[in-house]
Amino acid sequence: MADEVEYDVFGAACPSRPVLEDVTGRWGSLALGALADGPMRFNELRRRVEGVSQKMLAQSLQALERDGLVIREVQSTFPLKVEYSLTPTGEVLAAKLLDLIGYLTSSMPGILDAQHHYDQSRAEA
Amino acid sequence: MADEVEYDVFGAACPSRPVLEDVTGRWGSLALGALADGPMRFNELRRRVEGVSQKMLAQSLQALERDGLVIREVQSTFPLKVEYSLTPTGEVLAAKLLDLIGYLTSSMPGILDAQHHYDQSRAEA
DNA sequence: CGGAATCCCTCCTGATACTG
DNA sequence: CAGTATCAGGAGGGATTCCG
Repeated sequence: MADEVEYDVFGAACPSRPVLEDVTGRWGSLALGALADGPMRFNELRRRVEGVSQKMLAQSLQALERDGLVIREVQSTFPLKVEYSLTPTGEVLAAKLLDLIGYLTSSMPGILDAQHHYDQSRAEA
Repeated sequence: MADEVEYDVFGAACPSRPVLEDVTGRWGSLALGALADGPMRFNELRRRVEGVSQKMLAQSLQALERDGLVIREVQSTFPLKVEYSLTPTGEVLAAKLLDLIGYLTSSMPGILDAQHHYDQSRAEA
């Protein structure tokens, strides 16, 4: 009960910053969101998160695993089988992320309209 | 009522992807979160979001403005005064973002611990 | 004050190929 | 299948300078 609001993401050197980037980053956010549907294998994730390369997916998953948000379980059979799943903390973050994403996609019509107007008025200049 | 779940962020070419990056990106997310406290001027934001350069802040704000999430109001006095504020959609997204960030910072103790263990076991290899 | 423009460099990113 | 290694490119991002 000593540590109240100890971590401020607005602070330059706050350790929460890199974690936030792992969670909200380009591929990290999508990987986290995809895993909310349940455990998944590597190539399964790769197919779900369209456009991601093996390299970036592996890299993002490692970051999330290091942050204690994702669990990686290896079965040393042949062919190799690796399953990724969410930790309790990871599940909560994924849910909040999907909530945000859901609202964003539902707002897309208005957003596309705004973009159109913005580009329009800039084209005149 | 025709368009149900039309925008899927997991799709490679979905127009929601770049918007998600604007919102959750390194500086965009912090700018959005900062503006949830109320309208702010440029250098005010610059101080709040520690570590951001003028260039990146201006760039992030422009992206958010283009997406219709942030409003930019100029007063052509001297010295120049520019105020940034959130649109209704921007406010909702900012709230969801702060919710996520709040949970993340509150989870930092456990996360730092996980990172420590991860690094530890990798050092042995 | 609030940017835009320029320079410059890092590191992110994506093919390709190879390993367990 | 699930990665790692390597390499080349292109964007991301900082410092500085200049304009309204």
